Amino acid sequence: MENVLDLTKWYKKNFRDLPWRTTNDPYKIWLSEIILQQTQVVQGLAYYHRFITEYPTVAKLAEASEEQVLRLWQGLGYYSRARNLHKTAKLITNEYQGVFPNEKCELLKLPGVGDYTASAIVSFAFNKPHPAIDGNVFRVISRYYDINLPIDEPATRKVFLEILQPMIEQTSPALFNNAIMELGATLCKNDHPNCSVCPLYIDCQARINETIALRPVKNKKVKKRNRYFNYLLIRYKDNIYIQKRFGKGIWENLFELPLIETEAPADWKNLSNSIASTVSNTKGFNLVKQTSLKHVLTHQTLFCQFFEIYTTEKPVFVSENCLEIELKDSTKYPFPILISNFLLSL
DNA sequence: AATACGTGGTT
DNA sequence: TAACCAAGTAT
Repeated sequence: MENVLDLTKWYKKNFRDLPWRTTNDPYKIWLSEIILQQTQVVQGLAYYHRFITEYPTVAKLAEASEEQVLRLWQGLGYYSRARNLHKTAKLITNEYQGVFPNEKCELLKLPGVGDYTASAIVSFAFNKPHPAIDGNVFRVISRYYDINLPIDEPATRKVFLEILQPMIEQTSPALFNNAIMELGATLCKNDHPNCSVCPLYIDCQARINETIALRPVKNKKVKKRNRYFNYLLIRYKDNIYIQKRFGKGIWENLFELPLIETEAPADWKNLSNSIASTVSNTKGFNLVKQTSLKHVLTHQTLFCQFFEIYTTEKPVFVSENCLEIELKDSTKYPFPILISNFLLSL
């Protein structure tokens, strides 16, 4: 690229003052990069502040329980990031003497750290020349050179790396990675790019060819499936009952209400058998309210019903994994945002 | 290689 | 409004 200097000059004048940009602390940079995976700055910023306040060092994060980490992560989504964050904090504290590796190949061994994040950390914390290729960079480069390769094919990354490597070696690696990502995030946006003030305007091939809106190219389309979740909110005195999700799939290790999943929409009557096999004493159950909510995830649409049940007899659960808590204590546990919002609405 | 994994915002 | 997008990683 002939315009690397224009790009970095533009960045120095126009960068957003973000907290992880004014530090060389690998812990803070790693934390910010995990939070920002598939997440915009506006959404992640508050979480970053909360995590740094609660866990100022990697050792403090390692001391926490996974449940506490998930609770602080609640609402941010992609919860494997929080589970891996905690795993890596323990790993760094216990196996790496509390010191983050300063080589990309070592960082790649950490849970939750992939090619992008490893490159981001070594460049921002140690100023090493590894291009951090995220969605922004794919977009900027695919437009600047008018590349029609699908960016969601893993093989394409290599082509972009070969373009970016000589560029990052012309300048300061941290500055370069910050600049090109910032350009993608603030000017070279997917919709309504602000080309008129872009430092790369003159030589941008997609602008010249009028293919801006066609770049970058993506091939894959996500397929969604429908699921039907029937949640039991059983209220006994001031208490409710929750359980932890386990195994693979959505919301692993988060809490939820006792769940009956069905193949199709269900109502109170045709759930009675399933409820009876969940709780052994349902005689005094009094259905007071029923709430329906649709919750859309990337790969599935959840049609959720909440059955609010009052009982004067302590419910006896068939399986042992139900936890009895006071409703007012529900804020202490990590829930999917759907459940959290529902409980807060009571 | 293909698919799953959250949530909030926009068109 | 269904589809797409946003600082990706793991399997």
